[in-house]
Amino acid sequence: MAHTQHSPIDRLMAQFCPLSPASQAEIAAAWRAVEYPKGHVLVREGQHSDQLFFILEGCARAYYLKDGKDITDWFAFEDHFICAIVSYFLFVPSPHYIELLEPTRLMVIPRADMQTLCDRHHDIERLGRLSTTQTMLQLQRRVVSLQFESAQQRLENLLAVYPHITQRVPLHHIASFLGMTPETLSRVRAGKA
Amino acid sequence: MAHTQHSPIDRLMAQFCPLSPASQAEIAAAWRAVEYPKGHVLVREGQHSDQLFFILEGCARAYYLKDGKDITDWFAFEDHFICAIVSYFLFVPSPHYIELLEPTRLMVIPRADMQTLCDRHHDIERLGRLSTTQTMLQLQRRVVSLQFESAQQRLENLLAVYPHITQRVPLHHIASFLGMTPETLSRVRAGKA
DNA sequence: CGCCGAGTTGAACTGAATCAAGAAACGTGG
DNA sequence: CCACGTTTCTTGATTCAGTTCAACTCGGCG
Repeated sequence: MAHTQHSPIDRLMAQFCPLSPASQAEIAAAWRAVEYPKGHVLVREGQHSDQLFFILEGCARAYYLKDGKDITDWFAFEDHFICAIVSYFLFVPSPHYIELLEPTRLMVIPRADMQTLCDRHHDIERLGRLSTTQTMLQLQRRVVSLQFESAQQRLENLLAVYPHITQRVPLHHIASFLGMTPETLSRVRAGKA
Repeated sequence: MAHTQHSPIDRLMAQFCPLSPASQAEIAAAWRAVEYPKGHVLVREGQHSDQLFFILEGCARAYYLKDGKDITDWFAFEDHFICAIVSYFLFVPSPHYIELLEPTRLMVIPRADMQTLCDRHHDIERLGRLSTTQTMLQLQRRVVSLQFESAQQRLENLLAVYPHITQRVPLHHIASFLGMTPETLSRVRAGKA
């Protein structure tokens, strides 16, 4: 396995920025490890979710229902955070579900504890800023993609960033993430665009 | 005028979070006020832009050229930051132009100075985190809108957040921001959707 | 086996883009 | 203050990318 030689904290720092020993210790004490099977639902629509998840192994997706249709809004893989973004940051009921797409090991920390860590340690606040920046940039790229690119271009963009995503995630989830129907994704993949 | 009674620093803190007197003083010393006429170009495609702008009065848009077409990627109004997002955060040449849509007064600070302020003051780092979070949430809403909403719904969403935008910004810029042609926007507005 | 969800394929339909004129608003210089 | 050119916005006709609806295939698994 790729990640077993480093601790969760090391992997967090490798992704974002170094942390003082004190900060490392407090994070280690504040979050807890959990593990769930494929298909487990971390968050449901309507819940107030104040949990922030960091994925160690496995993957998850955030989705919502629009007119009964399941629309994937976000994928998260190893070494990345995921949360019910609207509920976590705006303190309102979540429009999103979060579901595991593989058996997954994660670290979980409640928002209030994360807030306390940010208050107490400048370097943790920085880590929060940098991870938020990373997400912001990913969203910006997606906006550009959805604004005026063809279905084919959107797929190519995604595959450039996640070449193996089709091996880990069912195609109909990828389709809605890309703002197209499963039928269109199938045709684009077949090259009959 | 709406904002003349408060200092730029007060308006920054009102938008995001309070700052210590020391932080306030250092920000005040680090940024500088500038003023430009309508149509002035702050950033051009291909430039390395490391400037962060905070708008006091007026508005700006970020746009890029795709196959020769002008596509608006972002609007910014009073009390908000704008920068050439890709260049500023990833240290690469900017794909974006930034242009003023009205005579505009702004504060400008170079990235390196902002970084120094973030290093020296925990509360400024926090302000950075919070403003980035705000932008991230706006982008997330736009993704949802572009993913599976009709041209009509996208316009309604925008007008819900910026009811007066049509009085300040030419419609063809709003159209490309919403991922549609000016003709479609015109028809949607006329209710002949 | 036989079911069931995932993916593909086909045919018909549709929302929005494109192409092409015009009309209205704007601002600049005389 | 008006004339003129430019930009902005609208309207109409046509085209097209992608959706919808429906049928069919395939692989996994009870």
